Amino acid sequence: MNEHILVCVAWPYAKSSTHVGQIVGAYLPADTFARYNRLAGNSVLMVSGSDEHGTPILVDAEREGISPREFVARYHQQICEVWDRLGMSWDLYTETGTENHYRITQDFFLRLYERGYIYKDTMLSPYCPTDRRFLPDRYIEGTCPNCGYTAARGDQCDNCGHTLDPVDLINPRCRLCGSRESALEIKPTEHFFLDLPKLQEPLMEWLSEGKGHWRANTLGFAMNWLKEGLRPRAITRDLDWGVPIPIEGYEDKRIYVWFDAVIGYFSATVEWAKRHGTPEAWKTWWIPGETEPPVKSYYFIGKDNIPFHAIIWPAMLLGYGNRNLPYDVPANEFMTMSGAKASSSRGNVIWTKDVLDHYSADALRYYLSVTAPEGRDTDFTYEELVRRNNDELVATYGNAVHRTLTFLQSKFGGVVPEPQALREADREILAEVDRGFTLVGHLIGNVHLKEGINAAMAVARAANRYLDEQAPWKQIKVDREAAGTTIYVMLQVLSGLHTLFSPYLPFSSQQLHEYLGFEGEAAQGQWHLTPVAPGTALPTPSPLFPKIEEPAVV
RNA sequence: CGCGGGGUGGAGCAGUGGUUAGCUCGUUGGGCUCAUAACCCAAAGGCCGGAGGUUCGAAUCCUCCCCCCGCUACCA
Repeated sequence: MNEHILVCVAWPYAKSSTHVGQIVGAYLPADTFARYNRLAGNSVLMVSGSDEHGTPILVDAEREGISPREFVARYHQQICEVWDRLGMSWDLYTETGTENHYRITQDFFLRLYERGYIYKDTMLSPYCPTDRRFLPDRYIEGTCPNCGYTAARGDQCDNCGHTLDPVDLINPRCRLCGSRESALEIKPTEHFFLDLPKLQEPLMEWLSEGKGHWRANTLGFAMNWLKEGLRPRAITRDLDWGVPIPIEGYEDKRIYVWFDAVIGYFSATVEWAKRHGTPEAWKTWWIPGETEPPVKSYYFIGKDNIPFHAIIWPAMLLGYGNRNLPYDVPANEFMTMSGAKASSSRGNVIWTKDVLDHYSADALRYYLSVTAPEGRDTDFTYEELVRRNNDELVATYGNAVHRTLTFLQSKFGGVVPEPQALREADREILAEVDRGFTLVGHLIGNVHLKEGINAAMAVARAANRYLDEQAPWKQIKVDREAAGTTIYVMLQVLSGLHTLFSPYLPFSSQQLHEYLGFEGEAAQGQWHLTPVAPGTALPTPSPLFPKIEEPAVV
């Protein structure tokens, strides 16, 4: 099969480093999916980048007394460091601050404007004369008319959960400078709106056909929005940080950060094409009919992002015309942190880099893969991470590898034995590995990643069972050749396992690749067992996964 | 309030009308001793959030209720 698979991953906001909730929700599943598809012989392009615009970044940068550009550069770098350590196999990880992205966003805006999907309107918006800035709802603070909480935000009260409008607040004030009610003004301001009602019909048509492979949460949510009826959405803001509006007379306004961020999927593809010296290559990925079968584009996101990827971005693409729409939007639920929602303001965020300071990338990748919130919320705890690592990764897969390789070293001098005619049990375990490739491939291909890694682990379990039944440590006392055949077969099984696990655990797969005497990159193989040749001298191995003795306090 | 998702043995999860509700871990007993006290076998352990209903048959479909998460369009 040679399919074109476009892997789009949510753009992290460049206001902090990434936390494990983001990793498990979007980045790790995307990377696993991309790695598998490359091995399966598909053409894969995986892109994302840092989302660098918007009011919160501007405000935080000002608070620190640095330019927003300096501010986002710092976090962009931190995010990129995590990608390296985690083993993200991006084809391109860029940022929304590039000239390329500005140009393409403006083109997108203009085309939608010219085609009548963007229109101008005047709205009333709160304005703080001290900061000389229009204020987003959540930058206004006051007393909640419902429960009396004194630090309710303009959009919602954190205490009672009521949805609010800034005009509802008692004693409203600017959160930035603390200006009081008397100082705040409500001023008219002109903005551009995406005319979503105009796109309601084509969206409904698109979502109504061939979406059987979508997850219940994503499709249900999107259909619900449509059934309620779409409303126009303002896509510009009174700001001086972001992509300028490509129309004269709006120099003091910018394009709304989320309008430009989703366009990043497209602009990143264009940037990738340019960088590869094939500036027209983006067309393959975005223009319908360029490939056969058609390109499948997947959007890996958390459930909070469903409206943007299942409604707004498709609407923008429909309005633009002649662009591929999402094939699937595999949205994950949330991973809570020791039972509590991940929230930087509440201080219970677990930063990815902190975990990676204490545990290997594959230990984290394994744990997140087997506990991913694919169908419901799940919970992250260090105790579980340690337990999964020790009781499953080390004890099952790692041990199958280590007991085989050390036996080979001690009894066969590290040289792969020449096998005798294969016995029934040998053929059966090798057939089990073959079935594993079919099954795991099928599961990953359908974005059932948690089931996929469990299926791979089942093969490792079968390998341990096979080894126990053959008991080469007994065989060798009576029939050295029989023991040699068992070890030969186990080495073939391990070769299969290192490929089966490679989408999930790239680092240890590479390590095992080398232990099995292979050269080059493990991930450049194919999605099948690569035989280990008899007579090959294998290097002395170390345990593939270290056992974690103490639950580290991070 | 409305809407979407979810509530399954001690823990984490799978299972959307049909044989004795599965899987991993943990627990208990046994085996093995190549292996990071790892591996293999067996057993115990669940009235599938609650109540009612449809059906020959319900974890699965319907109604009501309770609880958790998310969304509710100006957080991104």
